[in-house]
Amino acid sequence: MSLSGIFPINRWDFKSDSVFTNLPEEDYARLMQHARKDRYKKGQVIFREGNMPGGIYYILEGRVKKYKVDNFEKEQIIYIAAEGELVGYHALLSGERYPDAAATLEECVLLFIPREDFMQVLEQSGQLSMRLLKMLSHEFSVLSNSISVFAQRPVRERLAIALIVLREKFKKGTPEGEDITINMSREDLASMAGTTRENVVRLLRQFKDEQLLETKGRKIWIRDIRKLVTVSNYQ
Amino acid sequence: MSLSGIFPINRWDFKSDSVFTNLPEEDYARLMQHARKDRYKKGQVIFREGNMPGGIYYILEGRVKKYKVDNFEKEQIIYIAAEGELVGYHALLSGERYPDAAATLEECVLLFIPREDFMQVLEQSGQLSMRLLKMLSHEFSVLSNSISVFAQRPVRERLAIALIVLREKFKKGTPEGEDITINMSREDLASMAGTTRENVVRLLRQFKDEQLLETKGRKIWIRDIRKLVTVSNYQ
DNA sequence: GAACGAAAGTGATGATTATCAATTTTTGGT
DNA sequence: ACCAAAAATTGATAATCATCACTTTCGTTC
Repeated sequence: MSLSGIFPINRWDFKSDSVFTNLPEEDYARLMQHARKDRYKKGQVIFREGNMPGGIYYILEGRVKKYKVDNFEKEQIIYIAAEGELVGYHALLSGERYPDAAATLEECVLLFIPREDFMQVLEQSGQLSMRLLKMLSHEFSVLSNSISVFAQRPVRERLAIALIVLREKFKKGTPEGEDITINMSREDLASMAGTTRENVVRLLRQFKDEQLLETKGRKIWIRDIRKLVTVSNYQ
Repeated sequence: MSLSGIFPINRWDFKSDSVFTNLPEEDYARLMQHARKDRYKKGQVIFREGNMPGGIYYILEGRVKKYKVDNFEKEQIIYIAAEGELVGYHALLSGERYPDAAATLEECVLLFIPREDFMQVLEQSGQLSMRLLKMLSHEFSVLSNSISVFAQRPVRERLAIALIVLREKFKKGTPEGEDITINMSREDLASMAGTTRENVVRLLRQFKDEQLLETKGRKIWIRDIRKLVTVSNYQ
């Protein structure tokens, strides 16, 4: 079952259709000059809020959460980035410290590009800066949506939206035709929907009773995406 | 009483220290070539979500709200822009429709710069695109903050934050030394704090009883910004 | 495959917040 | 200054949500 036509997934996805593809040969070469490929373990922190950025990360494999931790230790997931997306470039561009933290949701392979190389290419390449402008302004619309939903909609709807978005995020790696498995802790689900672990559990039970999904352990399979979209009350 | 040291206001302000100041003469001239200065009445809509952008707006006078209306007609204010700030450029940059709407909070004077002129300068001027990148990535951090607060913090704290931010926004136009008057409908305050009008009223009463502020009609004067920061529980 | 720690799930309860139905006050236009 | 309409305010009530205390299940590791 496809989402197209029933849910505007692009409003929830940064979808940086790879900032680096088809860059001028020279720019690309310079970016990759000192790039370093690293393997990250599940749950490993990539960077923390408040640190100075040393470069940017490009996701080659796996999924990454971007999140903020408030002064009550509560974690809020801002965005889930997947294969092909850039992470950690906002701080470089704004010249500020990291505004949020990033950690892997599973084993990941990341490409690290040092600050100097990235900034140098940026200053020379009109292409790259135009793409980043496009990407950032799209991201703005995604975050605006989130604000509106978090501020105005009840938890049940927010969790429904989170599940719809996650289903897309977990598509990659699932063989065509097979069911998409959402594999994420209840804790992370809660901090994505902006609620508590217990509430997520209770709502998932409701959704199960309404035959919208099935669960086994932490794993979730969406069974009726259309009804879930209805529950989300979004658009 | 200054905020510096007690509240990180820059995390709530786009503060585009005028994107246009000190641009190369030629770029500036081209931007202004067909620019049009218009007066807007209080409450007038500048653009609506979903429309195609025709250009960008630069605020010469007054304050503007950027907001989203969900499919239950509920309005959520994403940001309050003041004198010297740009409005409506995200859609131009992303090549999409307006992701949100904008309306004046009071009588305003706006400078409209047509799409073509803006895009042309953007493609030629490394300066302008670098400044926009910086601005957009800072905006990202502001919106991330909002998400975290809306998703995790109770209404009382959210309203406290809104009031602190508004006090800064309404600084301009207040003679030095005089008290800053926040002048905004309860309805707008509610959609800024992500709650209902009635709740705003009740919380304002609490704040009055706690001698944090005074009100008269719709007008609000913060009397104890330090305590209000404490109430906000932010940082 | 037993055993332990971590994560998921449940239930009771109280706090927070929205909704509805009023009344009172303010504001803008004459 | 007066009037009507709009906005602000209040109170009662119900819905939503967080918290706490606990049990059960899962998933490693030996």
